[in-house]
Amino acid sequence: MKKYNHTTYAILGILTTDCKSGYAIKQLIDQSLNHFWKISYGQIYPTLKKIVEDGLAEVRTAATEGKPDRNEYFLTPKGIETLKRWLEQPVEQLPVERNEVLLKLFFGRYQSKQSTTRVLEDYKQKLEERYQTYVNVEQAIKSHDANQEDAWYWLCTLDYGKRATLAAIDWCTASLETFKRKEN
Amino acid sequence: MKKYNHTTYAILGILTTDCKSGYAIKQLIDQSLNHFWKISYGQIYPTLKKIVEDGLAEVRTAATEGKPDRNEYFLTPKGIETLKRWLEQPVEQLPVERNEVLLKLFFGRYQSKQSTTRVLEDYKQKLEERYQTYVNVEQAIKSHDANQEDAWYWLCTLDYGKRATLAAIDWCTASLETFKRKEN
DNA sequence: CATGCCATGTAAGCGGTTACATGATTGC
DNA sequence: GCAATCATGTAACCGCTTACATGGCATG
Repeated sequence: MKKYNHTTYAILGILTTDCKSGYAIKQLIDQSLNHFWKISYGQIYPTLKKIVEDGLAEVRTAATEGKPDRNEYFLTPKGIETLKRWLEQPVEQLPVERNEVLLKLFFGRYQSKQSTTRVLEDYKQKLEERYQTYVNVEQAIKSHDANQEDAWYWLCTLDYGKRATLAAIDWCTASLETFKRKEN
Repeated sequence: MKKYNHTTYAILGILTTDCKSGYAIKQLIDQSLNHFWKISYGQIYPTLKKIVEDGLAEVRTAATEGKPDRNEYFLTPKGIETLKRWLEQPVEQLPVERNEVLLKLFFGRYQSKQSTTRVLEDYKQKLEERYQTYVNVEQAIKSHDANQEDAWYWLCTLDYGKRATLAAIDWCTASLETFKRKEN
């Protein structure tokens, strides 16, 4: 069985939904997965091409009224099999997420206290903004989402984002506090 | 002022410490920054070359007894200035950290419950192992570190790792719980 | 004399972004 | 006629990993 990159599996996964074209895939990711995934057209179209070449999906050109034609992709049994195999497989190893702020803090020894404080406070503020957008999205889903089944998965991934962001905010608060106390 | 990538700034930062060679830089990152940064020789040596070309550092070949010669790099005033400017600058925007588990969960709608549960449990276990290594490192630092100043920064970045990991573990627990309840 | 650590480097290739090119349709 | 949205695609480039190549020195 051939191995593919995460982007390919993400696209295969999306092709199980109503989103069948490159443009629609981009929209779905930007709107629904944007807090833990992103993608560019420069990846999407070549990947779709490859998916068809490998017999994981088939293209059909759909003519819609009032809009340009779109190429719609449909998973083949082989494509579904490939996706399923990946879904069942546990994650190999936890990735190291690079953190620019931690890096700056680490070298902050050789920098002024105000400067380090400013960077941390700015980071905290950005995290708080992100948290707020998560809360807003959550409210929007909870209040008007018809599809209960979809809503659960949505809220679950959103919950991850909220928890992770909150933990980072708490860390900022605590670090700023002890950093202030620390005499230089 | 020219812009550099994060790797370049990371190396400039390390060159302010006692680590002055490519090999030593790799060691420091693997040992001390491994929970939020990583690097390969394939980046280090070409980047060091570029750093010298741009006048941010100078090389001197140091002969040590009992070991092969090593090229040691020393920051120039221009290099120090470049580093400082970066350190002062707040992070532009929070990166989207791609999460394979969330992706799998999101497409889990079309997968068996056992399969999704297994992936989540495996993820949780890996997170717990990571947490434990953080705790162990923390203990090691607290018990025998002579340099108080260094220890604070060390523990601070480690604290971030602990909080982030713990938040992810909690999310796993909660998700597994509600997922179990959820009838299909 | 083999293993392991110290040390430096390069080349191929992957994954991804950005910028660009093209063009249809809709609504102001 | 112009802007916005829908829609597909490519080329250049960046960042990074992996695999490979080379060789000194030390120890058992």
